[in-house]
Amino acid sequence: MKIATWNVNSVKARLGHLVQFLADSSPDVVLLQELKCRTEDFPRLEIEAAGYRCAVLGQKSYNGVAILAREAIDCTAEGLPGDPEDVQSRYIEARIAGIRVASLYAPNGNPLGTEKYAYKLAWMDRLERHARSLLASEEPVVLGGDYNIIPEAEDVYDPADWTGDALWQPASRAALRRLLWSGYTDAFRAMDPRPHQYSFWDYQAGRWQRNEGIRIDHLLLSPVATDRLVAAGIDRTPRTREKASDHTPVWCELS
DNA sequence: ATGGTAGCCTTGCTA
Repeated sequence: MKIATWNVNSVKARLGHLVQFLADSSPDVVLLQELKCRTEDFPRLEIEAAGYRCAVLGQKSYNGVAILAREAIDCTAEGLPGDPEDVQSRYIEARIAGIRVASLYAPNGNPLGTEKYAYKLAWMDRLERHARSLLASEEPVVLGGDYNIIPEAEDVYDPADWTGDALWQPASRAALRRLLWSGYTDAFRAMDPRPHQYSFWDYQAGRWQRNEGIRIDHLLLSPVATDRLVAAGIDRTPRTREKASDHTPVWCELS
């Protein structure tokens, strides 16, 4: 089973690229982030015509997450558990062919010293609590999405450029490490030891042309899922196209 | 150099 995650930065602006990616890559499951549209405005018909079912948690203008799959989707959560007051659409979870899969869009958190950064850390705390509860199940678990956290220095072109950024703060990175310590595995890093493999390049300052990116889109696998991990990679092709998303898909294959 | 680009549908906000 091939599972891909992709922050599309507006599903309507990227619909052509998305349909092309489905045809070229034939993923079994696709985790989408930053839909930037309401649930009822999601281009469901076009996705279904491409052979995929959809579970969607949209939001006007910002955020929004979805899960696409060739097989039946049994939705197990809409919204990240742990705070009924949180109205931001950043988490959707489902059972597909016996695997628990989530598409998540963690808060960016900039600028530092604001409630946005506090929200980022609080959201990651909630994610850790929920991720730990999922480990109690015997099902394989795949938590994929835009974590908005750079794990290590080897995952950024120049750490000095990111000193004051929420994506590179020690507390942000510690939150991601806690997920790993709880038992989850970074699928890409487990299969590819090469440094400087990026999933995001800023639109500004020619970052793509200079290959100055960061790796912030991750597929975290529970131990049972990691036992089935046979391949993982980053597909840079969608980022080469005209009017591309600033992120490109990351994928893994489970036996 | 506090620059630069993209998508929202607000002419600023978020990233």
